[in-house]
Amino acid sequence: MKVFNTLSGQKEEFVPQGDEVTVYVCGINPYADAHIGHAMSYVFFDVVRRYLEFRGYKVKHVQNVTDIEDNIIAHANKLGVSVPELTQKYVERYEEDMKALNVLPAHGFPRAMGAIDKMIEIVQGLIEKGFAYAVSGNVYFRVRNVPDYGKLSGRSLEQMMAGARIEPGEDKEHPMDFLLWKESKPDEPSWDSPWGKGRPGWHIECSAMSIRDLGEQIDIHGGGQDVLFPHHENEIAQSESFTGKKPFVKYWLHNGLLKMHETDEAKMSRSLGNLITIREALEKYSADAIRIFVLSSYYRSPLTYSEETLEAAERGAERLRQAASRIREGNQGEAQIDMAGYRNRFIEVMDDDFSTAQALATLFDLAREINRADETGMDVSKACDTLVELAGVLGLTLKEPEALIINPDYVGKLVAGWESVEQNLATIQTIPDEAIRVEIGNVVGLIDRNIESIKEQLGENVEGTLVLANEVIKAQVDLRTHLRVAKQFQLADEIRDGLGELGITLEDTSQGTVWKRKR
RNA sequence: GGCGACGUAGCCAAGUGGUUAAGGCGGGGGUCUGCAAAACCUCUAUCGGCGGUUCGAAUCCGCCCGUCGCCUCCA
Repeated sequence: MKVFNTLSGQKEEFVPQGDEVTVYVCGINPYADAHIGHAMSYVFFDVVRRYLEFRGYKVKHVQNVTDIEDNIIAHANKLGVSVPELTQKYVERYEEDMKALNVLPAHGFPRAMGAIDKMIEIVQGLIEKGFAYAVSGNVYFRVRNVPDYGKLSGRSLEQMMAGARIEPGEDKEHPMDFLLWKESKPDEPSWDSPWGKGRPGWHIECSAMSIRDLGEQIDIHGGGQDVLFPHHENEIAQSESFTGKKPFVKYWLHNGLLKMHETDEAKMSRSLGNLITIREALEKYSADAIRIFVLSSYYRSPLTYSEETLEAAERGAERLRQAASRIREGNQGEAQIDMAGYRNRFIEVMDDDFSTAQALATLFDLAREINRADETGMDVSKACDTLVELAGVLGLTLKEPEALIINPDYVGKLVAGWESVEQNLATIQTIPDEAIRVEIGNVVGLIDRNIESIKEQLGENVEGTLVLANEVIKAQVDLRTHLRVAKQFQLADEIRDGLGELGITLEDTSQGTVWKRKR
């Protein structure tokens, strides 16, 4: 397989250095909820990992948590909580978000605060080798001693100096020298070091944890394009200078950045920070939809968030789910679908620098063929298995969204919807077939009793309300079936419309009526 | 100012020298259905503009127009 390596600027054959592929992905600074941009990066690297494993590699995936830096301290102070309190909260919320997005947890989530010793060791080593110098309580990296500084971001020191945005630090030897260790202010978290009380600089934590947990030379280091410079550039400089080994990282992978499209949501988010958190997105869209949104374009290209595009992704997710949940036994023999062909095509495109867009296209083509075969009554179970398996490599579950979300508003609609239908039920007295009339009467009675129970325990017994609501929906579907048999289409349609108000769609299939919750 | 991307149908987006220019969403027509929904069939682009290279370019080169990212904490 081939991967695009930022370091060389081209696609290269992927050859890991050892038996185990070592992967380090730049993680979060936990002082706020993760947003869709984070989702984009972590979903992509999750696919990288899943695909490597699918291809038979053993993978060791480490993702750091930078739990000490300026922003975190600032936020903690503002909120009046301690730094660990703040970071712990957002680490936990991040874990929940990733679980909801079906992102596999890394094998390790080392925290910067837990790697101070290693950082001090590296800084000290760099000083000894002449790559760093201390000025009062600060330690700087000496950029000029690294001839190939700038190789990752494709710029030279001269070019960078030509930029107008560099301000020479007071005590730096060179304007591009960067901080390895920072003298702390009195009220900040600090650690004892050979240079006095201080805390880590901005890039050293990743070098320390990568070297400590994965070794001096690793296979893949990932992150967003926004951390390419200076963060990753500096990581290379300090790591290679410290270990004396090149390359620090064999393949650098950088995903494009997410842009916020404001026109759709202009009313909603007028503030400048037009961020949408993962939580907010998950309220509106399924994890599969969000993943499809991310994976439907090349990972190195920028992506624009818009409601319209997410809606489209959701419809696409539904299409795949529909195919994956086909009735699996047919009576016309097994479907003749070239599964190996689809699998090979999937591998071929994914092998080409994770072309997830084409991988998805493969799944959609397979889905169509499954539907087609299913309609002719053939057994499509094996093809469904293949679809689910390959979708799984992209981290898609193809499971129906949770049945119901119960809140007072929802229950209110359910009750109101039923009451409005019930008002018109008098017409059933005109149904000639007595058996049907009796049947309908029974179902109506059942619904009435459940509705009463729901009203009684509303707000007290959430679980129980959920069960009853499901019963009511099922019974209404049942009632509608009877009404259709009795040709009472107007009433039947009223029930369907009422359920539609609740976000429930009915499908009349040859196997009976099924209902689905649409997001 | 420096470095680097991108511009393909109504929208999202693959493709990077020769294929009928993937796929998704949307839209039109049709099949199925009491009507729907779902599904299936079918239609829906000549690739920002202008030149050039080539037997042949969306794909290579040049210029122009337009959009964007990084250079500062940021996935």
